[in-house]
Amino acid sequence: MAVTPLYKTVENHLRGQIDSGALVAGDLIPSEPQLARRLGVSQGTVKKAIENLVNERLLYRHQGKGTYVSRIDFDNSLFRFFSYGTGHGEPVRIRKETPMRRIKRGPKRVCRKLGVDAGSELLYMERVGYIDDASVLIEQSWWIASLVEGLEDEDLHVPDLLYALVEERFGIPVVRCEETLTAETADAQIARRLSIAERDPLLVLTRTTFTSGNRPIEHRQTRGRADRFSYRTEIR
Amino acid sequence: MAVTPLYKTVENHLRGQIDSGALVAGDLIPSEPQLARRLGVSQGTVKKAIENLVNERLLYRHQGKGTYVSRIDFDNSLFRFFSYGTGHGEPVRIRKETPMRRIKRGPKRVCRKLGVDAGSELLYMERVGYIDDASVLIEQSWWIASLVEGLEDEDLHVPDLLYALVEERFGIPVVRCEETLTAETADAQIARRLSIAERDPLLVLTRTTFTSGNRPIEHRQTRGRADRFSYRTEIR
DNA sequence: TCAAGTAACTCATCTATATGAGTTAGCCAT
DNA sequence: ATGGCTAACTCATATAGATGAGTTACTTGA
Repeated sequence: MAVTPLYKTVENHLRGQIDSGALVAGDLIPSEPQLARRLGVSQGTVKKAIENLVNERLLYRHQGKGTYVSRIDFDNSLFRFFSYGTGHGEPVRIRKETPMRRIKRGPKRVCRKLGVDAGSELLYMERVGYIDDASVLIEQSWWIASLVEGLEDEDLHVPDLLYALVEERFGIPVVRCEETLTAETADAQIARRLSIAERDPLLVLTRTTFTSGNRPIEHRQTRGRADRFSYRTEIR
Repeated sequence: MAVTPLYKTVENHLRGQIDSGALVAGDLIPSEPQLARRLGVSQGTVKKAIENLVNERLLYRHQGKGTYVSRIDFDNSLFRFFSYGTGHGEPVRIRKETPMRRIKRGPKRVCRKLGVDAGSELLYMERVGYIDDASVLIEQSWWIASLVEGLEDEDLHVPDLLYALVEERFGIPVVRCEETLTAETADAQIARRLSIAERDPLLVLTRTTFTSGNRPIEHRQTRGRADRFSYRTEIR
């Protein structure tokens, strides 16, 4: 009759702490004996709960140090798509530049995804990805401007790993992403900027990024030359 | 000094049994107490090893019955790509027909992937996928003919779940797949068959299927209308 | 000051034991 | 024959305790 195992209760307790923001990515959680005493269960039960959360990648453990809350794992992102050249399968370094940043009214679709009123002011950012000086992808990214005030400053260098900057500078941790992948063909403008023919195939990755409390902070679309990218996986 | 934990040894023992074919998908493995006695470790250690393999999806357990070797999990396939309509995200039923089957010399690229001599005779199969009577994908599939003798018979009905048939009828279990996803544009023939314009975008899934002992059995390419498909995921 | 040593903490591994819950097969009374 | 009970098996949950290995911080001695 729906008896909840003790370790599930412990799991939910920890999950709650993380969702509520009481524990944030990178935090050290209390030790097994501490949690066991505090929650009135045996250490083995706590261990089991933590093991399950580690298997879910929500936590990771480090022998001798403790157990930490995971940062989001972008290795699982469909963006991995954009790390592999077609032919071989080895990871390729993509250098990114940011030719444009400014405050702008967001399109209706983007505002809806970000949960703000249509026509709100957003920070718009455009980035271009290069492999060996050839432009291979274009990224259009919209941020909730009030959360990243100053990110539009030309003085502020935008690094390749943007989310690390946002966390460090604005104290906004990236907790979760939703991603959708599909294909389309290049319009004249994109074709010119990627040095391909109009109507050549593109891969399109759409991502909405969330911080704690399930609040969206960014919506982006990345378009890449299909001939330079493929997504590879193994199932078993 | 690189001490291998006992449970790793147990894990490797079970993995070995599966890779070698001593244990096949669907098999019931020995019970925890049996394994513990046979390998001279405690039941807890066996449990730990099995738990790890269950977390890897290599095994699954059923309380009261026992522990079984998993069948391959096509829910993780990129082919899930071809189960979702663009707009919503709900799974869509795709009906498949098989308008063509025959023995044919394989193209060089396909023979290489299947590990047979260039120009070998293969079973070629073409399937069409429909959503609501509209053709949305075309699948071209090459099989090692000697392994599936009789599959080319017109009398033999090809079900939607082809791999189940191959396992039951020919005793060849599908153990593993390698998949690659990319995009291209439709040529005249594909465009006509999918009722789209030439140069419209397509998603292309390439798959090589393996049976036990790492032997390839099939190589296929599936092309789908990009406007009907997208791949959605969440990372955290 | 600084280096070495040690104490105290972390998680990792392994064993042992108890109870409970789900499944199956067989027995037995009707 | 059939229905229900029971025994014997499975894994699931929970506790307790011992040993070991990795990390950190503090103490101690030159």
